[in-house]
Amino acid sequence: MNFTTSEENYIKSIYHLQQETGLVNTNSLAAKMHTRAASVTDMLKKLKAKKLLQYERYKGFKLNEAGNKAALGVVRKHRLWEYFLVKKLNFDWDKVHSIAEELEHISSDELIQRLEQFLDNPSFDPHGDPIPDRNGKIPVINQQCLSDIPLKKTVTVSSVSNQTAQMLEMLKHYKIAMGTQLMVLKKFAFEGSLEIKVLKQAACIISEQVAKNVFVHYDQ
Amino acid sequence: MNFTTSEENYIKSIYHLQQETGLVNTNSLAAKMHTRAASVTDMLKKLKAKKLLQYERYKGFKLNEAGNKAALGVVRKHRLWEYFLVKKLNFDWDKVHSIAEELEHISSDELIQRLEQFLDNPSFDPHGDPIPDRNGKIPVINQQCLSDIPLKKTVTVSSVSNQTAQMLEMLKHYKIAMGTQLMVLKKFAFEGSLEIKVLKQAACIISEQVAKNVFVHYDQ
DNA sequence: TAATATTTTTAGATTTGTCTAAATTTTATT
DNA sequence: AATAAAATTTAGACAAATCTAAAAATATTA
Repeated sequence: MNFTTSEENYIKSIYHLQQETGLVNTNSLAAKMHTRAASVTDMLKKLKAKKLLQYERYKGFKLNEAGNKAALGVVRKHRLWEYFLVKKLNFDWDKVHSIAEELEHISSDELIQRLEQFLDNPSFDPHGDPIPDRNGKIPVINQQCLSDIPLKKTVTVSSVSNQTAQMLEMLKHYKIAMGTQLMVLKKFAFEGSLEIKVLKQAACIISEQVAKNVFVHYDQ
Repeated sequence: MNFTTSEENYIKSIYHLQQETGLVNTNSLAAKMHTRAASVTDMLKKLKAKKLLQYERYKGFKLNEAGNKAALGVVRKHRLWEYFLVKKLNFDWDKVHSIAEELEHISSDELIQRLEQFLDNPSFDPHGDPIPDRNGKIPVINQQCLSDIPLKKTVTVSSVSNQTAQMLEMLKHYKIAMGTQLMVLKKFAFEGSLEIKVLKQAACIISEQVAKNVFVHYDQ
């Protein structure tokens, strides 16, 4: 089926919200989309009419099978374009989101297939988020929060949950990026900060807030 | 200034029409855009209000300085994306137009700057059409129609004016593409067909209609 | 030049996506 | 359980881009 840009944006936002909460409610979707609750209700009716949504008025809502498939298609396009922007056009990863928000609505399926191939079928975008394949299958990665990792185990950074410019600046300073290998040397009980050793760098200390937003997996 | 997708499409079409005719009229623009004359009139008023157009009702119209600048920006994006699609994603050149029609409306200037750099600053798109630079300057090429070229001069194919799938099929068969070197061996007065020799290929004969749509320049 | 044809514009409607304000339903609180 | 608060929906409006049908202006031709 074909969707308008607006429909795709709603579908994608519902998808992300229901990852966290299961059922989604009108106000939180309105907040996420920087619009008003009344506008959300209007769109919910359209999405229900297109059979993408389980929705009873006043009850909350979530995507059905078809809606999820549509959402994964948009997420896939978004993340492939982000990967392109960072890996081929050398954008900083905190600059690519808004551009990918536009590119994700380009409709050609063949374009995305070829783009994926051109990028060598990446599984994760520059923020470490998984890229669904053309069937909507999402690669899984056995990742844990850096703050939960035991001492002296070598791990690889696989994603960062806070993707703001401020966080990027911080991580850049520490020379931490996707794929960076590091080890936790010590945990300070006082305020939860961590001493870590990034491969080929001197040991340094990061705050608990930073550690809480960095996800890693064990090597091999 | 910022334009809607619809405004950009009108601006671009006016630009192309006035290349041929100077002043543009409502009906021809409506035909080009597959819309109705009344819709064109509506948009002309908007473009005039945005000071992009010289327009007096019932008199015909053309882009002014600002309008031309806007048009060249869209043409530039379209042709850079076409180049990307053909050269990086390996699309056939007759498949890229409609995708580039969407991509040309992505708004980021930095994206286009980086894309251009990534593509090594091409001057001509895969159809041989010139790509305006970021200031709207269009590279010129001293090209002539293949049917006007004297015998035994080596020339290089620089553009093709008929860009249909049928023409592509034809040219593929003859192994003619942008940049192909060839020579005219003989002209047949009977129906205007040409015997040509494509570099590294056996001599062959092409019809006058084909020759009329192929443009070339002398080497060096 | 008068009549006819063509082109262009206006008037008014429609669709999509949005909004505000008011009404309704659900949830929370005395 | 009654009332207050919060969440949600409805009603009605608006802007953008389009349309049809009719009117107005221009061009053609007999």
